[in-house]
Amino acid sequence: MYTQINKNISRYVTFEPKELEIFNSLLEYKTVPKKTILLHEGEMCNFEAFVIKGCVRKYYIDANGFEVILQFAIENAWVSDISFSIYEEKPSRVYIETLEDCEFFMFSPDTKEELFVRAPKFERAFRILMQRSLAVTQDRLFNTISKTATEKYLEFLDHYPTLSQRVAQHYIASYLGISAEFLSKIRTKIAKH
Amino acid sequence: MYTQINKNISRYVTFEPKELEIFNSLLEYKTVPKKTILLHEGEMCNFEAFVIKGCVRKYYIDANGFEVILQFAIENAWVSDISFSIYEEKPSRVYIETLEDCEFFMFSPDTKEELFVRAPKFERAFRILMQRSLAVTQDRLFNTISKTATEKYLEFLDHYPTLSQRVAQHYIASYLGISAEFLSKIRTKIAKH
DNA sequence: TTCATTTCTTGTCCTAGTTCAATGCATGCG
DNA sequence: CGCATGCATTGAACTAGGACAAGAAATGAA
Repeated sequence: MYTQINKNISRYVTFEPKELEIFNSLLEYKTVPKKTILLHEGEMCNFEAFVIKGCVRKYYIDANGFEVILQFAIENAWVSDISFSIYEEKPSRVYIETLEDCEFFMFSPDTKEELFVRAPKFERAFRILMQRSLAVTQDRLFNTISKTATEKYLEFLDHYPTLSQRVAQHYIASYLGISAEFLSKIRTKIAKH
Repeated sequence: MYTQINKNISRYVTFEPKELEIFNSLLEYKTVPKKTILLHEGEMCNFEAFVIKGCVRKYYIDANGFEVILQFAIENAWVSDISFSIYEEKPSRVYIETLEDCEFFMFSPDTKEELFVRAPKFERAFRILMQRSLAVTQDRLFNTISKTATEKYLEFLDHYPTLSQRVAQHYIASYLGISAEFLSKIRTKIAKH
């Protein structure tokens, strides 16, 4: 049960079995049905979730009521609005919603602190995870600014080959920052290459 | 001399004087003239720099040869391509260039490791700094996708009031993801409100 | 001071992507 | 099973912003 998450957290830092035991003992296993909103705008985000199974989206709602998807998280990904809310005590501006029935391992900020006290090496592992998220987000920003819609879509397919089967098209459009109609037109154009 | 950086690093974590001493003893002070490229695409980024004075930009060059500015760093900001290169051992895809004569405190990856060994609490401080960068980048991504060019520019002025005096307009355009000409048109429209 | 280089502005034309329908297609649910 | 709601597709009209070009203004080096 813990193999997946232990492999994930050990990717850049090597842990002793004892440390992983502490880690695992602090995780809370949770199943959540699809279309459940785990975090609403204005709430404090009091969890960090590791996706064991399923798919979630994290999104903003803009001034005109349009959703902008920041992240899809599938198996072996982490999702949270850690960036703002946990350390700043500011309410979140994002929503986090399950798109499929999900299984998670969850952390509260307090148990995370406990983990860092009892096994300080995890501080390092989470710092590196954070760096990787930053790298991914920077790359996405670059793509969003510098590529055409078609290029962005092709790159998306390349980067997340399974996701296009799993989530509705208009979610992908929202992730790419284009309208659902235009994505549909791109797809028909690609299809008749 | 160390007041600025010590204040910055102590923002979310409280340090003992002794810890700050270790920190300061590991920093390398450097002055760099304007228009110096600190990091070229394809190089390994072997530094993290804290800006004491001056202004730098960090940018990609896209497939058509256009520059896309990811970050301006001014006084009290950190700049590096830490996200990819240091832990992944991958060459960088970005350039980092001074726009003004600059003073920095610099770290190499090795001295950073030494710092973490000698004063592990810094691991935490850098994790939180990383989280904040991620938050800023996510916000920027959201703005880039969901706002008009005029909104983005006004928000930029609001967010970085001094920067528009300090850097060339076409750099701001590149940061906002719009053409320099269009930014100029936006400015004249705003001027005659 | 002068010349050169870079930066900013303005105008015209153009295109990638949007908006707003309308229609057909899935699907989930009672 | 039938119905309703959401989803994808397509088309037509529109627009935000880009590309190009040419001139004006600012900066800087000698």
